[in-house]
Amino acid sequence: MLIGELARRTGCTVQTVRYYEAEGLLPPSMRTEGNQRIYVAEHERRLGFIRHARELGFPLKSIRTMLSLVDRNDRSCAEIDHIAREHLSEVLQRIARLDALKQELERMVAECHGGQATECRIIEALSDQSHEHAPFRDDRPG
Amino acid sequence: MLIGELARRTGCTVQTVRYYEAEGLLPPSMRTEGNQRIYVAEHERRLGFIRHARELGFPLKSIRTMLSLVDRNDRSCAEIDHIAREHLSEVLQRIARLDALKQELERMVAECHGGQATECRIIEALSDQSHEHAPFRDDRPG
DNA sequence: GTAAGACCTCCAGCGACTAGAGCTGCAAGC
DNA sequence: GCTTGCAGCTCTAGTCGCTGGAGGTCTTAC
Repeated sequence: MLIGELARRTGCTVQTVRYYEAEGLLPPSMRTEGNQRIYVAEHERRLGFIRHARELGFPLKSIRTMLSLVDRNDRSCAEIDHIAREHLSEVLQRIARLDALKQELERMVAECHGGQATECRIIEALSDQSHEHAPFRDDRPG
Repeated sequence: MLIGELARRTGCTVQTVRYYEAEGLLPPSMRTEGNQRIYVAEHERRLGFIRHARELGFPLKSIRTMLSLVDRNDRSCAEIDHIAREHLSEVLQRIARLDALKQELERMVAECHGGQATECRIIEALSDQSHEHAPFRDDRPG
């Protein structure tokens, strides 16, 4: 299986596959005489794992850790469980933040009745200096 | 007011203020004879606007557009309203995605009862090749 | 005079790709 | 054998919104 086929099967791009290899998440593959990568089923499984984890929002760093635990055949899955729980709690926090944000945005657009930008309610809402200035850290990805 | 004071008042870092100036979101300030930036109330208002919009997750590109509309004293706020509505719909989509993700994560961690990594349910769930491979675009920020 | 702290510019790095330049490999049709 | 065209290759730079650091200058206090 060449890289294009693997990419098609796993639903990611050719560049991404090469990127994962360069990052050491996928082991280097064999090559044809013409230097093209050849993949086997094991690569597809591993890439499928990475892909699914990425879809769930795990950062590559966590995925790297999980893969190394699996590779080492670690005695317990406690660490994997920990990573998943941490990630879940981040997701919950993001949802909470986005919900607050959604409400503010909904309020803003609801109050806009058209008119001049100088008297736009959205601008006013955004200009409102009364909200607290918590040390702002936009720690997306969200 | 020097840059440190402005940063403190608006709740962002000194570097960020300079970054916004470099990006043209804040107009260049006057300088002291020793080349230090001097800010006035108008800068604080504008930076407050930018800050609040960022907290609501607007990308700098949108903020740039909104500021230019305000600067031009545009006849209508239709475009601003449009930007806000678009952003709201993105936020709603992100919330929906995060909710789905949350459920899958919750299922995963609930099924893990400890044991060897080789038979870890989380690993299994992540390895599951049965989920569809939609062309994956992780268009965070979320 | 000197020390501390805030300021200055410029550059590199983050994460997870993505896009593009400029090349080579490979299979099919002529 | 030759061409065409797609798929592959490497390498580099760009995305976004900052953040951190190096190495220097200004300002104020003692």
